[in-house]
Amino acid sequence: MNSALQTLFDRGFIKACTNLEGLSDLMDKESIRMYVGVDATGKSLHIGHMVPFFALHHLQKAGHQPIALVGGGTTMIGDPSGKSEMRKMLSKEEILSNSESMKSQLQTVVDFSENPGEGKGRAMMLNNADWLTELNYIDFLREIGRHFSVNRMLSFEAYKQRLERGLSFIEFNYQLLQSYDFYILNKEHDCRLQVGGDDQWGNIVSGVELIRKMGGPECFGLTFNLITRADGHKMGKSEKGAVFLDPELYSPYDFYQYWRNVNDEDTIRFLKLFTFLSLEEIATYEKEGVNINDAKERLAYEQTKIIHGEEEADKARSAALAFFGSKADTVENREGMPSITIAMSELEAGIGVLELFARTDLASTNSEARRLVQGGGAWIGEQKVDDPRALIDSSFLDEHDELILRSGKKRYFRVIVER
RNA sequence: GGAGAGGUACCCAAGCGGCCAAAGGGGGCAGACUGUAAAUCUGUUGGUUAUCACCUUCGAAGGUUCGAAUCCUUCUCUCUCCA
Repeated sequence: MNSALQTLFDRGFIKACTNLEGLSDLMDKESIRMYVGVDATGKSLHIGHMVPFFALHHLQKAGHQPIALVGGGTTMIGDPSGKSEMRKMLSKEEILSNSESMKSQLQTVVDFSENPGEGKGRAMMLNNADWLTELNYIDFLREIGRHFSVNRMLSFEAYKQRLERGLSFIEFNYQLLQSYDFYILNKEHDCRLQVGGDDQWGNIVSGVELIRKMGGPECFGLTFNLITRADGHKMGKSEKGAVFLDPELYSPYDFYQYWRNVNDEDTIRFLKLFTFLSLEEIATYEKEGVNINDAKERLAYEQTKIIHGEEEADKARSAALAFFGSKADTVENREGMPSITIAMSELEAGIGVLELFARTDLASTNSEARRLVQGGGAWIGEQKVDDPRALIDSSFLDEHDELILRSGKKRYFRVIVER
């Protein structure tokens, strides 16, 4: 087995391959190009999108050359795979701006620099809008469309489900376009491998077949396990919605907390998938008698460091340890926490608890804040506030002249007072 | 184009003239138990309000009625069958 592939197996990525031996042999022989596609459906990627890119990271390190394909063109269609309903269509402008912001996020895991360093393959980023938007419908049907059997497409699991609920023609075309992408990448860039989540299996196989029918070389498809959580919740979803990589949408502190709170059963698996720690090092966390919480802290730290950088990871960890751990609760350690700033004069005049909580992320409306307060889950520092009429003034300030609001036992929010 | 079935809160889904801010489930939040875990149990879950109360919501717009998520009209979208 090719060592790069073996790494992916050992880390728990791989689900299926079109021709494992063939791929392994090819990768032993030469540095290959492979690609992953992402749709530009949102402003930010979330953590669930990242699995294939983490895999690309390992392959790049082994000398292979990743292509990240932003689906500027395919996003206009919408992939029906794994979805029960048609996706709303986005404007071209939205898609363009989305794909721009995704580029920077992918750089955290795949190295797109001109000179990635010894042994690493050179990566590139492409956008399929470049070739899809100028397609001529008749030509496309004659050259590409004729290779697709509707009978066969309908037998794919991805479409079967949608046949129950309805599937529009535009979505039915998605597979052709994704296959065409692979064909173009093979022709123009000698790309031999497409990787993706297991829900992409049908689309990937179609691409491999299309290239063969068009007279190209043998190409390969490799899919990864869809990441699930032990409790059955969807990966990358949290109480606040998707765990986005954009710090504006999901703060690095909350991001850290998300990983800090994964299930026991998921911890080792996630360390393998979502960090670059060596397997030997990860194995030390599996030993008898090791506190699982140490592993979770490591997971949270490493993952935050990869996505948001070392500085943010340090801040998030310090803040977490200041409240949950033994680390001293100093102003410096609070830096990573989500916060708002209010004027001293306002605080001296007194602010209603409800309003104060509603201004933080802990509650979005006064009513929600009221429920929290009446339910006994609202705290300021170590003081529980259970009267919705309570006025918060400067007497609540802690030794650092700040307010630390808390919802329940583990959601903290920092209020900085400006003089 | 014809016939039928539908669009209910974050999601699924009941309700089919007043007792409906709307059953039930899921999800979320909080409490208990813990390990900043899971599972479990309890409470809560449109907005403004200390409370009474008021405001907005059942695809959209009009109408009937003392009163409409519920009845009527038009529009719109989805699905199924037929052409």
